[in-house]
Amino acid sequence: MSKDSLPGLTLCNNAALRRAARKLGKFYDDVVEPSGLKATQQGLLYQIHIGDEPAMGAIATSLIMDLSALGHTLKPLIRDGYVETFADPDDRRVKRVRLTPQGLVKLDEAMKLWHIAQQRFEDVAGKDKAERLRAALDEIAALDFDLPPATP
Amino acid sequence: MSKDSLPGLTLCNNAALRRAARKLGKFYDDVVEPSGLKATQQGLLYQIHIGDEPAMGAIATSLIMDLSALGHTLKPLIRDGYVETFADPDDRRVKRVRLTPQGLVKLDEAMKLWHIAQQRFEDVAGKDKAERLRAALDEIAALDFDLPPATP
DNA sequence: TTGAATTAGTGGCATATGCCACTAATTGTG
DNA sequence: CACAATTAGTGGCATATGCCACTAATTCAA
Repeated sequence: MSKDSLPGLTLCNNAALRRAARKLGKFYDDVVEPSGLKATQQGLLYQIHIGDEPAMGAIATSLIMDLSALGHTLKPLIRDGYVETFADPDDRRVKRVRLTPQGLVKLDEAMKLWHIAQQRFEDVAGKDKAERLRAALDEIAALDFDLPPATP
Repeated sequence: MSKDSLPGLTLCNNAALRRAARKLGKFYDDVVEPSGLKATQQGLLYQIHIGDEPAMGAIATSLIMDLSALGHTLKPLIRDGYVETFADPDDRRVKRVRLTPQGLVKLDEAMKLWHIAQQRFEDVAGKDKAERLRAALDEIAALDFDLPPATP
């Protein structure tokens, strides 16, 4: 047996979440790697794909990520020709995003690999457990931590 | 109501995990911010603190993070004088890590804030739910995704 | 209509993480 | 003992994310 300090038992919710994210992230990354995409990129392409030429702000909101972070993350995908953007004709502040034809092909390729990772995860962790986990994570994502402003 | 595309329902375990991590990370970061540390840094200082002058490799293993990533993450903390390293006298390949006196003070300060975040999270999410969540996350962190090498 | 306030993105800077190639120190072995 | 194999870190490069200041486009109000 290895000397893994403590058997697990992380007390901090945030630390436990990040730790698990590193672990699972590496697993999905490894499986999706043959496509040349990181799991995050595959996820982002997918998000763009299921949206109707979504605006950047809409994507950022869905993914609960900073708008500028989304912009940065998009860059390599644009550089590699998988994604393109265009100004919304009705509101030129808004920039919409869509997959290029190559992006669609690449997404298909990556999704096949993603299915493998997803399937294997559910085999190892258990399908119900995975489902409950996702539900719990979605709940967290939906929580409102704001202190009630003393109801004026 | 806002136009939040789908009500949640993330299908990818990894994507759901990252999304929740962004959300919770921002919350902990915001609460811990007055200390000048990010929640990840507070967590790292804590990990170092509870260890007995842990070697970098040991910390990386505990946190399930890449050794080089740990090295990078440590740099700002060393630069700011919260952490120092020294070669293990018995094996000079090994670099051990410990808090400086200022690091200890800073950790105390950050832990007070962390408690607030932790408490508030558990108030909002529910104590049992939080506990079950951490357990589930620790389980994920402990999973073994390797395909059995055909037992030679 | 015009100027203030708001909204959507960008670019720069900083941390978080991972991979790879490379170096130093140890260990194992003939 | 000398050399191959292994182990622990480092440094460079790339993506992931967030904050802030700033610009452009819109909306709102006097």
